[in-house]
Amino acid sequence: MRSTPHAETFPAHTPAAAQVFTTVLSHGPLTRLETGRRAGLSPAAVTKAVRPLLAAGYLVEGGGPGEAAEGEEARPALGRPASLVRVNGERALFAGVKATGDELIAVLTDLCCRVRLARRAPLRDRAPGPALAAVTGLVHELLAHAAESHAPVAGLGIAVSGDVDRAEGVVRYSPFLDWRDVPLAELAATACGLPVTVDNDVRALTVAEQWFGAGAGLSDFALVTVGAGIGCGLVVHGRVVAGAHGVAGEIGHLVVDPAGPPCHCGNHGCVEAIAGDAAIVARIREVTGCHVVDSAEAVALAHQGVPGAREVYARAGEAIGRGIATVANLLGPERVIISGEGLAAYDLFAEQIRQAFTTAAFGSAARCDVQTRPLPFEEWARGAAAAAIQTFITQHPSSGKG
Amino acid sequence: MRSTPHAETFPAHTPAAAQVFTTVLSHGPLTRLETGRRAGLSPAAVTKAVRPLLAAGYLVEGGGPGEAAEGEEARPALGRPASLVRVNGERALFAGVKATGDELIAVLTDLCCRVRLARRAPLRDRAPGPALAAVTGLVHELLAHAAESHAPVAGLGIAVSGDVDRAEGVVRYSPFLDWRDVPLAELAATACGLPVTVDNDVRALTVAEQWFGAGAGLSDFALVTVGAGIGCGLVVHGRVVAGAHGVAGEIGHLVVDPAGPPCHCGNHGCVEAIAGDAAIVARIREVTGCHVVDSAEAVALAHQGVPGAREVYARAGEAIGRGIATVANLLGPERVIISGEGLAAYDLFAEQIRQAFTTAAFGSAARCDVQTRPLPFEEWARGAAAAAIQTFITQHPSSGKG
DNA sequence: TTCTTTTATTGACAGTGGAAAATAAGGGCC
DNA sequence: GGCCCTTATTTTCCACTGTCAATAAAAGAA
Repeated sequence: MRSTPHAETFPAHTPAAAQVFTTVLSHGPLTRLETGRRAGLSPAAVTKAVRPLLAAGYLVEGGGPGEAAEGEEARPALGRPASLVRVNGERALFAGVKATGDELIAVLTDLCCRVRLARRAPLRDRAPGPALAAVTGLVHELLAHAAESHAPVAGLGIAVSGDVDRAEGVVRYSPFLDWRDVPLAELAATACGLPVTVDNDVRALTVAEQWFGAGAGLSDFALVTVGAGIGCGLVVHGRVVAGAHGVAGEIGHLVVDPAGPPCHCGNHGCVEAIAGDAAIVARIREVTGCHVVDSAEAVALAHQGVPGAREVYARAGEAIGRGIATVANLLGPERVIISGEGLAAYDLFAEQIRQAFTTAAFGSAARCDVQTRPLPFEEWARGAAAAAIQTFITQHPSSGKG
Repeated sequence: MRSTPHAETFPAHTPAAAQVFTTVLSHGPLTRLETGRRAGLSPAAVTKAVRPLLAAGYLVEGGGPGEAAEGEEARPALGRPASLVRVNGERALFAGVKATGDELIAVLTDLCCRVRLARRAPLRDRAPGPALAAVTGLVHELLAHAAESHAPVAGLGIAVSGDVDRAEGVVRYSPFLDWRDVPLAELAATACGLPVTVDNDVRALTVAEQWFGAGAGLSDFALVTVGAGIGCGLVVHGRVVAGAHGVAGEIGHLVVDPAGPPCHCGNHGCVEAIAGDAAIVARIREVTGCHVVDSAEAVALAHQGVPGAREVYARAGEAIGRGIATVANLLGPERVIISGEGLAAYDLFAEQIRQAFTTAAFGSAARCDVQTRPLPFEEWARGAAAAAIQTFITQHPSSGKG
């Protein structure tokens, strides 16, 4: 994070106000009373926190769509009717960009992190300068679109894989981009004229899940991404784990089978060396003799029932399941969310993941709830936007709570 | 934890006071200024927090032994000399008991968790009733000794392996004791007339390390215990990880080698099935043909250079190192502390642990500082006392910070 | 002695969030 | 319609925390 030009300010003067806002943000329309209960505050405190937020337009009264539709909580019909408070998504927009080694994906979201617009662009030159120019170009496209609405764009998030120091806004080391110590937040803030948050891609996705997804309200959960790499974001004690040295959640290089295939990290039988896209494709090529070039083809082959292909996926599923069980054994999260591009093949893994998990989870660690959810292509960029939203909300009051 | 008879009260009325006290407790004699810096408070706040603690005798002024001995911080010789504040260990005593399946170990410590007295007693009947009686007996021995000093005994901690709900003071399930849902804190409080804290043994040891040991001041570290079992306590974001289902840090059942020996947990090649005491002894018996019955003999054999024995330890070291690397990869702790009875054999596996760790740690996770420290036999009981001290200090103000 | 420098303390003060009481807003009931 | 009951929200104090800026204290140096 960096300070910035023409910043939109967020009137959460007190910790309680930020607390209230994030509670309403994560848990949809709520009554003030309920908000207080969830945030551990008195109703009076909620009223006081809500007022300036209403005045500034960040919150609005009256339930959103689907308010009375769900008859879930049969309205008490007795006593003064509650008035619902919800976040006004229209109030501000955010841009999120995910940079991979060869592509940029950008989204424009509202304050509720709903995607308004998504764009992709190839990244032809990954050196910091040209990459920054490409990001800036893409962001300007988003800004042009945003200008049509009345909502200001209040922040830009950039997600990059590797070792990222979010607090300083510096990319310490990103293997795919081949960057070292790039002060990306500062550069991008200058180039785009927006407050910029830079974070590791998996952590950003975890933030999105924690605030807007299946992790909402949980103080301990893990997010596992399956795709080109196998990643893992962890939330412990309500905060995303960053690791003392900037690295955490490296589930991809857990060794699952010392007798397994070699991995680029130098070991054998890492989860990624068995269940990463490249590993699966290579292995399927080897087993079936078919010349598959990407995972789509590999999945197709398995679905067609080509001999041996399913087994490759089964083995991958087992590796993933074991990795998840390891996380569960160590941290005892309430829930594990499996996501990622690799989920296209989920029907090929699911059974093995679940089984390997159940077998390897020790004792009540097995009670952990394992969920899957699809990962649209723009999800990584949405994670970046979520990080920007988080910065926007928590920046001004010196607090740092997630 | 349970409320209690004739409780000694601790005058930490405000969060800041508890913060100040624990800072001084963990970091030895400190000036008020320095205390404020570390605790993130203004000097004024420190002065105000310190006063009632001094008045009540929990803190005293003037450095302890070794005050000026260390010339570390060359005294400025200019300006008003700082006056050091430290915890008065004599002010209160605590009892700690560790219960294994066949033995009780008890210690009496002072407020700084220094062991005053240690006692062991066999546990002949592990049913809750008789075990409680045995604990009570042992505690009364400690109390008798404590009566000779003027310090009151302000709490009792009991450490038990398995699933323990510290907040409720209930042992949910302890395999070694074969207990289920025993409200131990309440029972022991009644029987001993002391406030009782019950916690999982590894977590208690972790607390001791966090406040009084090599983890002092670190917000992220792991403690690995090597012995009959292989355990792991985790501190993330400055708090001990408890897990949503009461289980966390189960490093002992990480599968290190699917082709390895069977484990009682049902899997093959768990760390514990390779590096636990029983596994090592069994394997050494198998390899050498010698009839060894305990780890002392096994260690002796390896030291004598009996063929094959060293290799068993080497393999154990590798398994442990891999387990530690897994923790480092997932959480990125600042430090890992290896401890345990198994350290008697440390020279036999040190090299392999270090090597396996370095090999399996991914990227900068390898920068994690791996330390070893001996574990005196009464250390587990001391952990229980540390838990009691923690309860004592943090109970009254409704906070729950570790 | 007086000055300088650093540490500790004091007292005024600005916010925070809580408790309790007051108020608002329905639906039923008579 | 008026009154009562219930629950939600708001108001009105108010206690309390920790900060700020000023001041005292405790040396050594000049």
